Parts: sequence; C-alpha cells; structure tokens
Amino acid sequence: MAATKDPRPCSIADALAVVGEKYSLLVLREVCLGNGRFDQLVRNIGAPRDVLAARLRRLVDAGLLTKRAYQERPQRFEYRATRAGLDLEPVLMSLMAWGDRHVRGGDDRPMVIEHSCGSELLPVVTCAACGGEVHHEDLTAHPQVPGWTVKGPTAA
Amino acid sequence: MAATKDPRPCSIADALAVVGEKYSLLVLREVCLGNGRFDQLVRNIGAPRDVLAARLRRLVDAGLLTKRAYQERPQRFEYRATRAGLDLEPVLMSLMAWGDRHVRGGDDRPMVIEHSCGSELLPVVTCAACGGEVHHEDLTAHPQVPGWTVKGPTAA
DNA sequence: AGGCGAGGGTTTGTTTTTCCAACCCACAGG
DNA sequence: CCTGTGGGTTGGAAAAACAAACCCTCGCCT
Repeated sequence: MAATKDPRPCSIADALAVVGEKYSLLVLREVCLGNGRFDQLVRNIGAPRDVLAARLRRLVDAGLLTKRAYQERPQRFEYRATRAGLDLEPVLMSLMAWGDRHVRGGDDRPMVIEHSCGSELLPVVTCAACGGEVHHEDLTAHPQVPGWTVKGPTAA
Repeated sequence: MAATKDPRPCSIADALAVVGEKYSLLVLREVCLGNGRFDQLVRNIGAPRDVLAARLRRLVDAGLLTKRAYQERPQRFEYRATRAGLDLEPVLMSLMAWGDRHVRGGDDRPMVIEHSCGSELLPVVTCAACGGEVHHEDLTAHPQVPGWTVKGPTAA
C-alpha cells in the first residue's frame, strides 16, 4: 500500500491528514472560541453527531485537543485546544480573511476579530526574516526530497 | 434544507465549502508550484483521476483556477491559478509551517521555500494594524450575526 | 416515587462519496 | 499499424456521511 501510490512528500498534505477531514477545522474554530462541549459543537457546526464524535477522537489522538471533565456527577466533558491546536488559529484567521474577500464579497463579514493592539484584525502572512508580506510572486520552492522537483516528477 | 440545519455563519466555513474537500488544497499547491497538467496532478497528489477531475471542475467554477490550452493539435490543457487562487498560497504556507512543526517533528522538512528577500521563508501571521504576531491569546471574537455569540447559541 | 430534561454520546439503516481499474478519444512517432 | 501520451469518462465495490432513534447518568420538580 506504499508502492503503488507515491504522492509528493509535503507538510501541507501531512497537516491535512490531521485536520483536512470535513468539519475538523470547524471543530478547531469552535474550541478556540471557547465552545468545547459536545452539543455546542453539534449545533454551531451542524455536523452529524457520529461524525463529530469521530473527529473529536481523531483530534484528541493527534494531540490537538484534550478531553477533560468540567464536572463530576453527572460527568460532563469539554474539549480544549492544546498548544498545537491553538497554533492553528492564525492559519484559520488567514483562511477566514481569504473567505471574507473571495467567497463572500468583502462585505457583511459574519465575524470580526479584535487584536490585542486594539484594532480590528486584518491578518497578513509575513516573512519572519524581512517582515514583508508573502505573495505568490515572491516565493521559490526548493524540494528537499530527491525525485520531487517543482516541475513534476523528475523523470517519466 | 435551510431550516432544519443552522450552523454558525462563518467565512472559515465558506472558504472550506470551496477548498475544503479532499485534495482541493493539494491541487492549489501543485498549481502554484507550476504543475498544472492533469497527469502531473494525478501523480504528484496521488488522487484518483475521477475525483481530481471533479475537484478541478469545482475550482474552475469557483474562480480559483482557469483551464487553458497550452497547445492545439493535439489539444492539451493546463490549469492555472487566478488571483483568488494565488491569494491562498500564503495560507498554504502557514499551514505548511504548522505541519512542519506539529506533524513532522520540525526536522527534515520535505520542502523549503525561499522568499524574495533572500532568506528561507518562515511565515508568520501578523496584524496589519500593529504588525505584531497573531496568537490565540491576543484575539477576541465579535460575531456580527444576532443569535450567534461566542459562547454557544444565545438561548437553548 | 415518577417524569422530564440536559449532556454526551452510540446504533441502525440509507444515501453519497471515494476509490480503483478499465476504457475511450485524438493525435504523434516509428 | 502499433504504441505511447495527455486528458479525461464509466462502472461497480468499499467507505463515509447522514438522519433519526436510542441509551445511560444524573439533577430537579412535583
């Protein structure tokens, strides 16, 4: 099962193997917002309960969420984001900004985020080295794995 | 079909409705890398051909890709990213960085990106207003739609 | 003591998707 | 004529998603 397939090795694919299934990123969104209870997740996301249960198991196994009892008797649980999960929030913010711009029209955003600096968050992806914004035009890819160049598989 | 469900209105969900299906973001990755031909996509992504064809149709319809002939006789096509598609690349870069860190161990990255400033790209999401990095701790959400607070649906 | 409701799921049966392999078409080269 | 490449489509089996119902524990009300 590892010889007949052979996609490009890539951390985007690896990331999506963890959070790429339907609803997973919405679970992260809700948990980051503070809505970590099962029925809140069901209502706010609109996912079937069984699918949601499967996603939660997966995200806990992958170390993005933890499940903790917020009370005993009757036992009730809550999901919380780990550091790995919280670190996805900036990615979600840029995805949200993209959705605001290119899926909705840029108008009537359903959610506005406030940054601790006091202003409304407009997330931009920048280069840590120079501080400049990151655009497609400024990027050059360097695959590190032999056989995987940037213009298709080397041979064949 | 709009009364019995009622998930939180959100641009993350809207964005995922466009690029959230399996393989869609990998298609974007390959096209941004310059691999826009059908069989390159099949090989580099590892997706079934029929699923890939469906994703390409969807992404073209959604305005993220265009399909253009790069030669007549025999007619051969190539997919290219529109501005909307290219604008997703920074998001992919932050997702890749997250995958590097939290899925792989931070070592042996399969792909390194060079920024036009000359150094290796380490993407960070920043606030356009203050320039500071965006972390979960610095964010406060303000839903704009009545009935959708940040702590679960208002009532019930 | 009986009934109701919340919270957090699991079970069951049906509908969609995914997956895989095979096939098709146009043309180019030998 | 036969083979190979590019870009798909088709058909049937396997896997997911979906919806509704069900289960269990407990707290509260009467």
